[in-house]
Amino acid sequence: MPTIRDVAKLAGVSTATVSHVLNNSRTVLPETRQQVLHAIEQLNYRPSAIARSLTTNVTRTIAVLVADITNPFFASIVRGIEDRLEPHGLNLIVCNTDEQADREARYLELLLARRVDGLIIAPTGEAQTLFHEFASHRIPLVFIDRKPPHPHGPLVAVDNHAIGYAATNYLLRLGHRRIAILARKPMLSTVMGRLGGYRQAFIDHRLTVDESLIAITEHDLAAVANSARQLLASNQHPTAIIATNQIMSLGVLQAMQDRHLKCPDDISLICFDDNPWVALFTPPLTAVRQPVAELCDAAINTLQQALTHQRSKSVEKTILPDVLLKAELIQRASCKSI
Amino acid sequence: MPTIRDVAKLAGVSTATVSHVLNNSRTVLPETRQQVLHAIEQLNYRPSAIARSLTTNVTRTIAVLVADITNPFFASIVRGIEDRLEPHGLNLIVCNTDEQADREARYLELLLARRVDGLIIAPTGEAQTLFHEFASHRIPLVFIDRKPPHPHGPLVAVDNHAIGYAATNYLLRLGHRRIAILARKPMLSTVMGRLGGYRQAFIDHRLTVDESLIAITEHDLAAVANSARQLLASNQHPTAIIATNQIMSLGVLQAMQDRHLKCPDDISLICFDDNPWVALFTPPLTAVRQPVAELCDAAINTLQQALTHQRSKSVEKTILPDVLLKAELIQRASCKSI
DNA sequence: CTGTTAGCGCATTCAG
DNA sequence: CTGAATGCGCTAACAG
Repeated sequence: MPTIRDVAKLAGVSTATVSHVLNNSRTVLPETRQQVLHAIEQLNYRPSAIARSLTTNVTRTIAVLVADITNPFFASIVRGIEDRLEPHGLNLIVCNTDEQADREARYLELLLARRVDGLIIAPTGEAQTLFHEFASHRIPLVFIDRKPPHPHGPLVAVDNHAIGYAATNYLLRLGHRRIAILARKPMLSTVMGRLGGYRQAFIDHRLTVDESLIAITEHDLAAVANSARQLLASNQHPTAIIATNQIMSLGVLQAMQDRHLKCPDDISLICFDDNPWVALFTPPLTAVRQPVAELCDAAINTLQQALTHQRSKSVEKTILPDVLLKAELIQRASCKSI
Repeated sequence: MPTIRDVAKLAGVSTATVSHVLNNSRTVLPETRQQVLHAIEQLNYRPSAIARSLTTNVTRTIAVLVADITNPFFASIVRGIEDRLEPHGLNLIVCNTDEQADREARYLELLLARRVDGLIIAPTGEAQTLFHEFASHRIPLVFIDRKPPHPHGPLVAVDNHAIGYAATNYLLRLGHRRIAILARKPMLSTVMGRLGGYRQAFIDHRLTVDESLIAITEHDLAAVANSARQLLASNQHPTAIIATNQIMSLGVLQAMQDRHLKCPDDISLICFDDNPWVALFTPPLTAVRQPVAELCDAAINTLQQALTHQRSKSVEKTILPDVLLKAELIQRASCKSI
């Protein structure tokens, strides 16, 4: 590949001049500019982003780490972020942590070596000492959806407590009392919020929650389905279920299919998250919709703030505020009153 | 961030030695190695991938371009590729082309500047002169799922003709005659294959295809639903539909929901592609499953071949063979015989 | 077994 | 308005 020197030689100017027409960084005589441009075209020259990064200390790439890009919720987030980065000519490195802290750590290490400009991450939730490393090198970290034990950056997420409350309250008002809820690791910030809302709703209705209806399961379809089958098998089985993420939703649906239980006659169901298939079910499923576009906007926005702030070299670390958005309960036909 | 020189100084050795313990590239006295390692740890040193790339001319990053990461089929592909790259410490740049040739072009330009080591791409299908640029710089290009007009690299995909034939034939054998098929741009290699198989099946049954049942629509849910509604509204409406991708499937389902048509009593349906939701529908939907894991294996495999071949500096360009895998028709309950 | 040095491709002083 | 020279952090000869 041709280098800036080849261009300079062909155009009969110095490399400095080429660099400056490339970056519009100082005034160049229109005539010489043309010569440079012509040489560039002729050689099919493309500046090396690598070399540029080495000198400028800026890579123009940001990374996004998610648990599973196969989950439509995260896929939408990745897509949303990507959409907002492309116009700026920024590149996106996508990392799938698969909910494994060690894989997350390996990626963080890799991204540190790559000198990415910033990070948007839905963390596994395990403590991660490497986050500190980013912070100390002043590489902006924005947490999305979830928050680790010791966050070194702002969180952009939905008010999980509120939506957990809303979903439970909705079911409670429909007359349900035995409401099961399926979730993963209770330490996860999302789960804590949703479960907290669930509990609060019972409290506000002056009811006690039946702990046996809070099912904590592995993040694995078969395991969830199993768990759901057990729930449904008990003679005092729940009349409603809240599935707190896609895997949970699929697992419940699977279990219901196996047991030939129908929605909403046999059981009422609320799914996290909304996606195109959910609305086309018979019956259309009541679901929680998270405002993905807004989440992405907020994430990019706070990331950009952090970046500009960092560049201003002010030594004081300004703590950027968390952003909490509202999720929405889309009422369709999978819940009935009893 | 500390540099290799800081490490060398602290360890009391030359940068060369540090580099060599880092890369195991020559024998180092265990003692000095320990000193170096210790210095590295103490400084929290991380080699700059940027600087390394500049000298070695290798970035250890590959890019994947897809139309829409929100489509579970592409999401699985991205995930599959990512999974297979991570163990090698390779980074993945993900690009969403959104089926737009210009966006594709902008990305190709960006990736060229980034000096990525290789590319796996599901092209928009428009002619793209930039592909040639990759080829001429000997940057391996592997096409996945689809093929552009002038491919500059091997294709890894499913035998679309065969699966189009299989789906149509299945319906034909069930007694259907008015079989509609929904697809995007007929120039797309996937569509050409699937449509070709569809036609061939009719021919083999000594039937003529009703061209009005081949619906070409935009890649947009509303447009597809519209198209499907029209199909369903005609008094001679089809008894079966083949939806050739996720959007088409959603559109048909949407239209059927709007018209209160039931599957399979009112109409039989075959969906591309399979995904967890499809099997949980009532009734479970018959669908075409593409072997995503195998596609990813093949893509990575041929990419790696190209990479090693390229490094062997042999001037002759070996043309790597296309890989054609078999898709599978998963018979569930959305088709009935008439 | 280890050190010195040149250079990868660019941006950026500092002179002119 | 332009050019020469320096250095970003690292690897790779080449010496020793």
